[in-house]
Amino acid sequence: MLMLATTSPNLLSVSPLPHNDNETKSSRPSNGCFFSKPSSRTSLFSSNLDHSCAKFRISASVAISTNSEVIDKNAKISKYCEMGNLKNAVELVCGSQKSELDLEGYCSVLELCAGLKSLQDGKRVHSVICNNGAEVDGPLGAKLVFMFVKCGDLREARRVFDKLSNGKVFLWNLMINEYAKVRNFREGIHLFRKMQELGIQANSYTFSCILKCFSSLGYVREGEWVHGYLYKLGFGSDNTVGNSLMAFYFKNRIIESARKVFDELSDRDVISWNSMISAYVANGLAEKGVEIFRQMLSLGVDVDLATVINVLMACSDGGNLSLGRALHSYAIKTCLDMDIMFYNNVLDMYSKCGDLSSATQVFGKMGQRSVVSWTSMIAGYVREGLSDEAIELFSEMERNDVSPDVYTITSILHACACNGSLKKGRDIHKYIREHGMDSSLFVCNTLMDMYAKCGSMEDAHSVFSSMPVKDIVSWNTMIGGYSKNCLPNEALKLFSEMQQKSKPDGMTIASVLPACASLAALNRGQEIHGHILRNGYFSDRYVANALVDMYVKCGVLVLARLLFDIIPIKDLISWTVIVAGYGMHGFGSEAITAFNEMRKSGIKPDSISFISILYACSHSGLLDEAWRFFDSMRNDYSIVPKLEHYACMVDLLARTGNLTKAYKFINKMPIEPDATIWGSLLCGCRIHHDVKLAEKVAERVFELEPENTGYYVLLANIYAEAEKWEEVKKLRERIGRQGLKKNPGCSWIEIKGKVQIFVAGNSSHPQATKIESLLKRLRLKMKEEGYSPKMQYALINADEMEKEVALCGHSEKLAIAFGILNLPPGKTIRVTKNLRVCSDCHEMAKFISKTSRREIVLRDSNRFHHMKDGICSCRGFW
DNA sequence: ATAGGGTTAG
Repeated sequence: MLMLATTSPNLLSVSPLPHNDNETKSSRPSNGCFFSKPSSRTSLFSSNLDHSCAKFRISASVAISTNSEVIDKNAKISKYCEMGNLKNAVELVCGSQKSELDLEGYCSVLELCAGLKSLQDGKRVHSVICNNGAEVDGPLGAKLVFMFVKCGDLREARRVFDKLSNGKVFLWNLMINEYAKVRNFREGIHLFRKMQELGIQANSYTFSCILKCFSSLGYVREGEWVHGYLYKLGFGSDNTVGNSLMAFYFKNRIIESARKVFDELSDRDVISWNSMISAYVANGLAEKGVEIFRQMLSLGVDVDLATVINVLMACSDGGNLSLGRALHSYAIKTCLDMDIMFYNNVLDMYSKCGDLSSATQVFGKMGQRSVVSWTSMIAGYVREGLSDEAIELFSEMERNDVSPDVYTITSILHACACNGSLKKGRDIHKYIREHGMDSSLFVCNTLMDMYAKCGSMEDAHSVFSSMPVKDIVSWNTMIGGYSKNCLPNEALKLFSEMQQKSKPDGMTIASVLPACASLAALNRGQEIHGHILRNGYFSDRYVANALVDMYVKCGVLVLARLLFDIIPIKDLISWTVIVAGYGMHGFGSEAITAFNEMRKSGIKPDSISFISILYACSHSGLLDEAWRFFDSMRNDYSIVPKLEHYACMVDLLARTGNLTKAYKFINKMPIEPDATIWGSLLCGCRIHHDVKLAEKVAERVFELEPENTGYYVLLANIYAEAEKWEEVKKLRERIGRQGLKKNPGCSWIEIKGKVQIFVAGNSSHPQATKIESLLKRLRLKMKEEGYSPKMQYALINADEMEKEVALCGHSEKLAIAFGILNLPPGKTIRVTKNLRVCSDCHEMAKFISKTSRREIVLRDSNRFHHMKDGICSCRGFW
C-alpha cells in the first residue's frame, strides 16, 4: 500500500473505496476496453464512480505494486498507460517475451504514445511489434497509423497504412486530413480517389477533408462534383458537410453557391452562421455579413466569440463604428471578452474606423498584449498618417521585449515609406536580414515598396534581384517604382522582362503606361493597348485612365478622347486627365467644356483638377476664365489654393503681359512663393522683353534655386534678345564660376518601335551628314522665303555663322530632320524634348510643316505644339 | 478516435 501511495497519489486520493483482495483476480474484464477508453480515466475524478470499476482499478494498482507474477503483462502495461506512465509501459513492452504480449497491450501503449506525441517511444514499440512478428493489420495496424499520424510522422504512417488489407473509413479520413494539414492536398486527393476505386464508402468526415483539399487548390469543378456526389449519398443535409461546402465555395469566391448551401441547410449551427459572416467579410461584403448577424440575432441563435470577432472585422472593413462599439459592450456583458483575440479585434476595429483614441484606450487597458495588439496599434497610426508615432510605438514594443513578426515589419516599413524615412527603413531591412524574414515574399514586396517610395530604386532593385521567388506584386512594385521615380526606360525594360516570365495584370498595365506617357513612346503604348484589348483590362478604371493619359501625352488627343468617351464610369481622375489633355494641347475652351461637364455629372473637382483647368486656361491665354475658376475653387469648393494654383495664375498673368499685376500678385500671396513661381514671371519678362523686372525677379530665383542652370540660361536669353552682350558674357562667367553646367537639351523620336535620342550639338549620329545637309537646305529655303533665323537663342557670342551652326545643332531640329528622312511621306512626325522648345526651332518646325506637308507634333517640357501648314496650335502661348 | 467558423499587412 505504501508503494501505491507513491506511484499513484491520484488514484488514492480520489478513490475512497476500500479494496478487496478477493476481487482482484476475478474482476479483470476479458477485453481491454476499460483501459483504453480515456473517458474511464477522467471518470475517476467524478464523485459517482461505478462501483465495480473503481474497485477494480484499486486492485490492479495493488497488483502492480506487489509485482505479482500472476497478473498478466498486458494488464500491467494497460495500467501504466492509464496512469500516464509511458516510460514504465514501454519498458515493460520491451522487456517482455513475445508470448506474453497481446493486442491489448500493444494498443494501449500505442494510444499513449499518440496522446503524448512521443514518436521515439512509438517507434520502439513499433520495432518490438515487428520483431515479435505480430501481424500488423486490423486494429493493431490502425493503432500504429494513428500513433504515427499523431506523432507527426506522416511518412511512416503512410508506410504502415499502405500495407493494411482493409482500412476502415476512419483511417482514410485520418490520412486525408493529415495531408490537408501539411498542405499536401494532392496526396489527400490521391487517397480519396484510391478510396473510391476500392469502393470504400465516404462519410461526412471524408467530405469535409476532401473539400478542403479541392478548395485550397482552387479545383472548383472537382469540388462541385463532390457537392453533387455527397448530395446523392444523402449527406446534403449534414451541417458539418454543409459548413465545409460553404467554406469551399467562399474560398473560391463563388458566393451565390455558398449562400444557396446556407439557405438550404436545415440544421444550421453557430458555425454555419459564423462561416457565412466570415465569408462575406473575407470577400469584401462587410454589409452583407452584418445583415447575416442581425438575422442571427433575430432568430435567437447563440452568439459565440467567433461571431463577435467576425462581426468586429465587418465593422472594421465597413467603418461601422457604432455597431463596433455596441459589440464591444455586448461582449463584456456576455463575458465573451476573456480572450486576448477579442481585444485585439476591438482595438483593430477602433483603429480601422479612425477612432484612434478609443483604440489607444483599449490598448492601454489590455492586461495582456500580443504582437497582434502592438501591430494593430502601429498600423492604426500609419493609416492616420502618424508615421513618427508609429515608429515610436515600434521602439516601445521592442523595449517591451515583444518580437515583431512579418505583419509588424510590413506595417513599420509602410510607415517608413509614408514618411520617406530611408534611414529607419534601412535599419528595418537590417533587422529583417538578421532574423531571416527576407524569405517572406510579403516582407520583400513591402521592402521594395518602401525603397521605391523613399526614392532609392537601387536598393529596391537589389532586394528584387535577390528574391528567389517573385510574384506579380513584386514585378508591379518595381515597375511602378521606376515609373514614379522618373525612370521610365527602366520601367519599360522590366516590363519586357516580366512578359517573358509571368503574365501582367491590370496593375502592371496601369504602372507601365505612365512610363510610355513620360517618354511619349507611342509604339510601346499601342502594343500595351493591344494587350489591354486582348485581356479585357479596359474595364479596370486605373487602366482606362492611364491609357487615356498615355495617348494624351503621346500627342494623340483624338484617340484619347474616343477612349475617354467609352469609359463606362468616368471618375475624377478620368476627367482630370482629359481636362489636362485639352489644356496641354492648347484646347482651352474644350478643357473648360469638359470641366463643366464633369461638374454636371456630379463629380466634385479636387485641388488637382483645378490645377489642370487653370493650366489649360494658361496655355490658351484665357485670363478671365482662369480668374473665375480660381475664385470658384475658393468660394464654391473651399479648396485652399496651393503653390501650384498660384503658379498657374502667375504664369497666365505673365504670359498675357500683365507683368506688374503678376509681381503684385506674388507679393500678396499668403504662402511663400517658390522658384517656380518667380520663374514663371521671369519667363513672362522674356516674352514681353522687360529686362528691368527680369533682373529683379532673377535675383529672387537665383536665391531660391542657385543650382538650377535653366534660370541663368533664361536670363541670358533675355539679355541676348535685348542685345546686351556684355551682360550675357557676365552671366556666362557666373555660371562658369559656380561650376554649373547647362542641362543638355535632348530630343527623341520613335521610329519602328526604336527610340532615337538626339543631344544638342552632337554630330556622331550615323545619319549626321544627311541630317545636316537637310537642315542646311531647309534653312536656305527659309531665308529665301523671308524668314530670318533667331540668332539670339544660340547663347554663343561668336560670329553670325557659328551661331547659325549652333542653332542648327539643336536637338529638336535634329530629331525632326531624322523623322523626315526616315518616316514614310505624310506620316506625322512626333518629337519629344526634355526642355522647352527654343523659339528658333519653333519657327523652323512651323516652316517644315508647311514645305514638307507634314504634321509635326512636338512635345516639350511644358506642352504640345501641333504644327500644320506653317501654323502652331500654341498660338504663341508657351 | 478523424472534420466545419475567429485577429494584424502591400
